Amino acid sequence: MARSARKQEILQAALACFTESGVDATTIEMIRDRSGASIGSLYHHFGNRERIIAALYLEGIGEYAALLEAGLLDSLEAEACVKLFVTGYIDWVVANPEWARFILHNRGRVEAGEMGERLREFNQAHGACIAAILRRHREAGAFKAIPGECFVSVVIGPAQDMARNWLAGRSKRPLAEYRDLLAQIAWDSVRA
Amino acid sequence: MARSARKQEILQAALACFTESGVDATTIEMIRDRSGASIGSLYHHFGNRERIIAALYLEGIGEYAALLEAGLLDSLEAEACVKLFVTGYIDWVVANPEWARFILHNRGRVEAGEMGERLREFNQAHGACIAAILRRHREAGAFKAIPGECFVSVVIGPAQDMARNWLAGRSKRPLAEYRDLLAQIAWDSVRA
Amino acid sequence: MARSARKQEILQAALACFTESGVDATTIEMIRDRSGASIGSLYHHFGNRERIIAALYLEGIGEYAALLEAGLLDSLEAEACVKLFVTGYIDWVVANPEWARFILHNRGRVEAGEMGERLREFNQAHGACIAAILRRHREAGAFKAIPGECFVSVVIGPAQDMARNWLAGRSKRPLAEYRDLLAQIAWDSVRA
Amino acid sequence: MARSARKQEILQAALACFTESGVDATTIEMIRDRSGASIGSLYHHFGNRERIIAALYLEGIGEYAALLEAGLLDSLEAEACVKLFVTGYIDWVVANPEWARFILHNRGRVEAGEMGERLREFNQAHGACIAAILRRHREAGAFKAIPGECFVSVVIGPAQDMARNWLAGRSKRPLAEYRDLLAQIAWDSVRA
DNA sequence: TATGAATGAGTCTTCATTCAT
DNA sequence: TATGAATGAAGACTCATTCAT
Repeated sequence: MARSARKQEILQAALACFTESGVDATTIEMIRDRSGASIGSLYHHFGNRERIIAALYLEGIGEYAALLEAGLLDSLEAEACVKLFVTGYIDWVVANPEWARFILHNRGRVEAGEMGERLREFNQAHGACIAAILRRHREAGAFKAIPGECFVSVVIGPAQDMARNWLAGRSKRPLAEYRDLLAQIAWDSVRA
Repeated sequence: MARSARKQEILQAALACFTESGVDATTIEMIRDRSGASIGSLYHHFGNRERIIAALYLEGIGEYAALLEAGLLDSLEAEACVKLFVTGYIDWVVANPEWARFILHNRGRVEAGEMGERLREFNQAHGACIAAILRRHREAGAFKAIPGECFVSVVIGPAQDMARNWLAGRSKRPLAEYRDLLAQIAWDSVRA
Repeated sequence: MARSARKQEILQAALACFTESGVDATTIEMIRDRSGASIGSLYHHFGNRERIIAALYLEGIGEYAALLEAGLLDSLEAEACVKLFVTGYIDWVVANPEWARFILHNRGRVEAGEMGERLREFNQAHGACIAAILRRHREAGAFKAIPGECFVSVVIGPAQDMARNWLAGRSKRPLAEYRDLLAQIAWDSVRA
Repeated sequence: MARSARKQEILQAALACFTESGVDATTIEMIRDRSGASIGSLYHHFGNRERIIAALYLEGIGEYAALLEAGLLDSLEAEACVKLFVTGYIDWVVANPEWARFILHNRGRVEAGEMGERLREFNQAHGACIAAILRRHREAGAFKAIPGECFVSVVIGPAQDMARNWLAGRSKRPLAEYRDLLAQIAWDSVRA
């Protein structure tokens, strides 16, 4: 998805515009100016505005999910696994703050749009992958009794809230500073 | 703030429109149609679109903060206090889903707008009130060592993430069902 | 016309607004704020916006015409008479710059409006009065042969052009400085 | 400035609308209807309403100034030079009544707008060109002692006042009829 | 594939005016 | 006479999208 160099330039320009002005306030012309592509080119590659947003979103969560899944396969212990959810998340946010901000604020929009089905499919596949790994640990008695719907929220919730604050410039200190503490708290929250 | 009946009608209509169509997709005309007020009346009372959004946001968090502060004054124990953060939040979200959804998704917009300063002042005052109560318990040794910046995120993060999912229709079960479990987890996460 | 103190306050406030913002950019609300009168009061006294403009215009030229006619009756010589046209005009402009600016730029508007007929009647009466005086001097052979339509333009044109420049802030020096020179040139231009 | 055919069509349509309805009463839609261009095209070419007005003004005075300067270069005598100011002005007004009316009534508006600086630069350049020519004659003793600020007003003032009256439909006879008389009077007013 | 002029439906906002008190 | 909330027609302007080259 989005191989050509031109497409990537456009997506990066769009992300920069979204960061600077907000998604709704970003116009096609702003993306044109920043990417150097012509309006015709934008439409040739993406068809319409919404699809630029969706492509950016899907590429972002795809990259994040790939990173997470790659890490999870190797770490077999439950503790390392839970902590990786947190540290992996924080590391990715710190490394890709623009993308993280964009993804954190535009899930609903993409879900409601024409690519919503595609997004749901993706989340299902990714969720199934994660669930499979967790199930192993749960069945091995590594976790306390927590409904499946709650597990991820408990683990990632605090880190996500801090990430939101940090990305919005409301934090006094760098997010990375709390990385290990949040990982430890997450593990303490779910361990048996 | 916003006493007159007409103003309240407009705000309620705006909230309903925002819920139904999203804030950005809601036009002044939609709010007019739903509120029964004339366009002139909308502008007479609020001046412009952004101020309707800001007024709604400030009224929403004001009501929530008042409820929380009212509850906290009476509960003296650290455990009850922490659990109240979670249950109070969940109860309010369940009782005011439209308002909760709106507030959860529009903080950045209001912060960046002309009422941003007012919002920051409010958050500061509310934060100071909460901090004062927590300090008492912290100094009494009720909590484990957690940086101040993290405390609220750790306590409320999981509940907030679940609330987001529930409000977006992504949950299988009612949010209220997890109320006490999340409160217990929050308390376990911060207790000494 | 416009006796009551309130009416005068409104007219003065309107003139100040017109000076500051231009006639077209001045709103009823601006006049309300400046005059201290309520919107209802403005409409009670003047009926509508256009009539405020017309009342101001008519009062302005009325005052100027009265001054000029008063002066002309006493000065019997042709030279003094012609020079009075110029000096009287310049003196009035310097003494009433806001009014002068307003009158200089809004004749067409008032002529085209509902008070146009009244204005034309006024100009006719005033013109007839002036013409009567001039006729005496012309028949006495005081002037060179100049068509009636041109006479006033020749006498007043240079002063009016300079007044426009001065009122627009385009002059380096005070208008009054050229008062006598312009009067002399006017007399030289028309004397036999 | 404004080469493309579409741009010229829009400017001509705007001028016609301004003549017919007045600048302030002319809406973008009226210009659209008369020019045949779409609203989008109007904004594509000019950006906003004010810039249409300014473009028209600058083009108008540019054309007039070019004509005048072209004529002045050839006429070496002081008398011919002064008379050319008047006859050139009247000829241009008679040949371009719409443009003349527009320019006569909108200098202040353009000066106060975003193109004000550009206009001032133009006037300075044109004024310097005229001044250079006049200086030669003044130094040769062709003129009576008149301050520089007054010279142009004295020469052109009567013609301009008559042009205003004629353009407003207040004259009984064609302006051209007074062309030579006004030129002679102008020369008599400034000759040594 | 690339370009950018042209389109026009859709928004927000303004402001003169009315009218019940 | 005075008040000011309410009205809504009207206007400027934006911007996603199309299409001929």
